[in-house]
Amino acid sequence: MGRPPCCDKSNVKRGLWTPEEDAKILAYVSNHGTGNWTLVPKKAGLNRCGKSCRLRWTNYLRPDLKHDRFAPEEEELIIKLHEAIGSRWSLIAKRLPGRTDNDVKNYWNTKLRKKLQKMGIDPVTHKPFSQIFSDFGNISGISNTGNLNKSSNTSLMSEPDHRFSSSILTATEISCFKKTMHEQVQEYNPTVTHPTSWDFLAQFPIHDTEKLPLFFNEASSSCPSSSSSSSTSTFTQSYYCQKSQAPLISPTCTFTWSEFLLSDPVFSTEFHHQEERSNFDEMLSPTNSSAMAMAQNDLSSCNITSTGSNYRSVCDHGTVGNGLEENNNAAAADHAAYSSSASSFVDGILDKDRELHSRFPQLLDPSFDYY
DNA sequence: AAAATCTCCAACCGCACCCGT
DNA sequence: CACGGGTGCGGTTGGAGATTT
Repeated sequence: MGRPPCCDKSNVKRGLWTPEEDAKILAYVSNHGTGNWTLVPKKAGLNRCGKSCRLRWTNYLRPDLKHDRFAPEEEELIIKLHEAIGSRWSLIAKRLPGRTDNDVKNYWNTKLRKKLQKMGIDPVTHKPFSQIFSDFGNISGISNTGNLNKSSNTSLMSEPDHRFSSSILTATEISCFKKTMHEQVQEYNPTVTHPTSWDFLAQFPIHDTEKLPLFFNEASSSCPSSSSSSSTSTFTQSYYCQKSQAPLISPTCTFTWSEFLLSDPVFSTEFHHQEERSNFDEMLSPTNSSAMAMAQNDLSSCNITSTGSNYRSVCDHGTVGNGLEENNNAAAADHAAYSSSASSFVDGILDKDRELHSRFPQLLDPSFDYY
């Protein structure tokens, strides 16, 4: 038995607020202050749910709210805080005077998420997609050195990988991922009707960096298990942790924003002051005190030094995403076998597939429906 | 010019937590 | 301790306006 509704929804007005209704709320609050919102509609002469009145006040009518566009500095802060604490919009909004959690959430969903995607960065995990792909190649300790004959009927996509389902990903996550991959491949190339192996990746040019990010981002964002408010989804998190053989479900990752951004030549030249770098690392490192303290405690207790202008310089430069394949060095050196070129990426995938094929020939059953 | 599609954001929903009784 | 009302929060939706076809 669920909680009873806060009001009789059939008898209260819903939808957009009129100026007259706004005026009534404002008049009521100016006389009585906020609080006990369930009584506000009656006392203010409104045919609205009290909850709706509270929302209207907190998200729109409060006099301290800003209604103008987000400044670049605010944008930077949102991105950094989102990386540190995830979609804790209320905590993020507390760092942005005049902004509500709803404002921040909407701005993230409509602008910032897409911006990161265009830069080649997964907005869920704030990691470069190239790393995600390379880490996927390393999933569950698969060797990078395949020495097998080519096969056109290999099997990674043909049957649930027991290693996935038993230790890293749930069957639902795998199914969701595969389905998403299939849908997006078809969107890119409708002639691909039913890919049964990783070989299908070779059917389209991998160098199209506009398309690549979609795979993992959509897979992570569309899976039920990945829609939680945690800072990283279990789905994607598992991939990253495989890289360093860390505990399977653990936020421990070797990647940091500063490493990634420093790998960009333009950014690195602007970001050479040690003090700034130190502050930036502290702000961004998920293992460090400031960010994690925010996740655990009230954000207001944290002292974050924003060095966001450096970050903005990268965003505005616009080369991080498209230039990723060329510019990765220190941060992604161990991923070079996959990310250095399109062909090596595809070859890497195929190698993994072939190796898996040889290890688990029973996965070849073509009748298996991987949905 | 009209229809279709996309973008954006205000508002809603349901759950969880807090706190007084 | 249990219960219930108030509130906070994150995810989702609906629709107005903008843009594209």
